[in-house]
Amino acid sequence: MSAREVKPVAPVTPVTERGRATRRALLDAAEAVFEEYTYDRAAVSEITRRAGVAQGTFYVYFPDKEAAFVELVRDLNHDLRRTIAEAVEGISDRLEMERVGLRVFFDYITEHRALYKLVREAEFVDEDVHRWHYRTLRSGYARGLKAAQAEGQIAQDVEPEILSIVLMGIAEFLGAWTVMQGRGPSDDTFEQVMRFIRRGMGYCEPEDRDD
Amino acid sequence: MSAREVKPVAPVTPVTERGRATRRALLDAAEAVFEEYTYDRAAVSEITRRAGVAQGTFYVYFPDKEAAFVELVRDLNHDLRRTIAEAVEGISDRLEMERVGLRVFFDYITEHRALYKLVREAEFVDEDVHRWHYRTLRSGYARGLKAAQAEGQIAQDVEPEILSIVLMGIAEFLGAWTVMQGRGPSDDTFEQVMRFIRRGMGYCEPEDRDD
DNA sequence: ACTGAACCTGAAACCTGATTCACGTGTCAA
DNA sequence: TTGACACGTGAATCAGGTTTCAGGTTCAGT
Repeated sequence: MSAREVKPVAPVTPVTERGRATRRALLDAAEAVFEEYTYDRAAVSEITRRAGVAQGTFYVYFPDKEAAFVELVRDLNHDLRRTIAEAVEGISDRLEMERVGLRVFFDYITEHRALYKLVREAEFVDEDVHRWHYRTLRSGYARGLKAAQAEGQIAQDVEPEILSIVLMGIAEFLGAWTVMQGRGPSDDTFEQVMRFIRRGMGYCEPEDRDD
Repeated sequence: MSAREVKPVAPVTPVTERGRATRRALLDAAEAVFEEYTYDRAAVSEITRRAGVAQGTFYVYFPDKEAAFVELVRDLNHDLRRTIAEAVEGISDRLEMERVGLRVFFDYITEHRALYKLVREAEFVDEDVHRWHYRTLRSGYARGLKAAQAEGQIAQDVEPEILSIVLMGIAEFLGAWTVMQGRGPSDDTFEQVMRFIRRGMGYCEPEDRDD
């Protein structure tokens, strides 16, 4: 590599059990603090206080405050995608897949409501990770929709890329809206939304398909 | 007046033409600076520099930085609602109304892309104004949808409150997504989305209605 | 020209918080 | 016991920022 700066590799990756525990404590504390305050108002000193370590220790494991924030978002992304993928595993009917996927998504953000706020805030902290989050979610989504179209399960007059944006928009907004109030969407609300989605996708009942 | 402090009324509302011009210059500068930086990283000193006044002048017209931010969001909200309302004025067919409303919305946020970012950031600056923004947009939207349902123009199996959330979710997300790239949605993308919405709403052609 | 209300000024008081760094401490294998 | 490495410390540094305030300036009206 030339004179060009090499992104200083993720600071010290702990080698011992003790180090891993400290890093973990720091990350957990950071999660709590970032949830409670906004990024700019979250103090590193508060994070280290809760983790029970000295301020300097934070910089042993993270190059700066932003790095910890970004790592939390990336972790959330992986966790969310894994959770949905597992729940949807084995389902072949697209509508059922949407139903389960949406339900799990709502449960997830209701459960981690504060954490999910970080994803939205990422737009103002680190645009790259914000874009990355939605890009990764969407690409998997679009892939599944494309397959469903190929099988004639849903209408083909809307490209999977666009369909995925529309469906994510519904999920995100409804999720943010209902979580903002107290709980996530009620079963009744959920059913109504599914009705809209079913029609919008042009879902075709199994017995009516000819593939 | 007693010893009890009186919330210093909305700082001086300019009385003279000169004062109004200064306040205007400050607000315009604030808009530019908030767009360029994030709320916390936007400096009042930079705002006053661009407005061509001394730092202290800012506090003659605004109690603090947040007040200017909130005012910009409120102004945007009014402007957006007015713009859409005018464009939709006189249209009686609900699908056409959705089409025009959506188009105008996209044009608006494409035109004011940076400004619209403030609305999203409001979630982390002043939650009240953030909620207020979406609440006002949604209540008008739901009212219109309810009327359309009463006329049998669209399906009635999804409550207008929920329908409005779903539709706003689509608009917001698609808008954010496409504006994030370069331009707003292409005509082709727009048509595909309208196809989804048309089906999802359960739009009923005029000749098939029986009200 | 004079006056008072409305405006404006910008230096300074006051805060806050991220990040650094020279120096301990814990642990374990030799 | 000791050397060496990984880990941990927290006071000090540094770089801002917001907001205040005591005192000018402008200008319409008299």
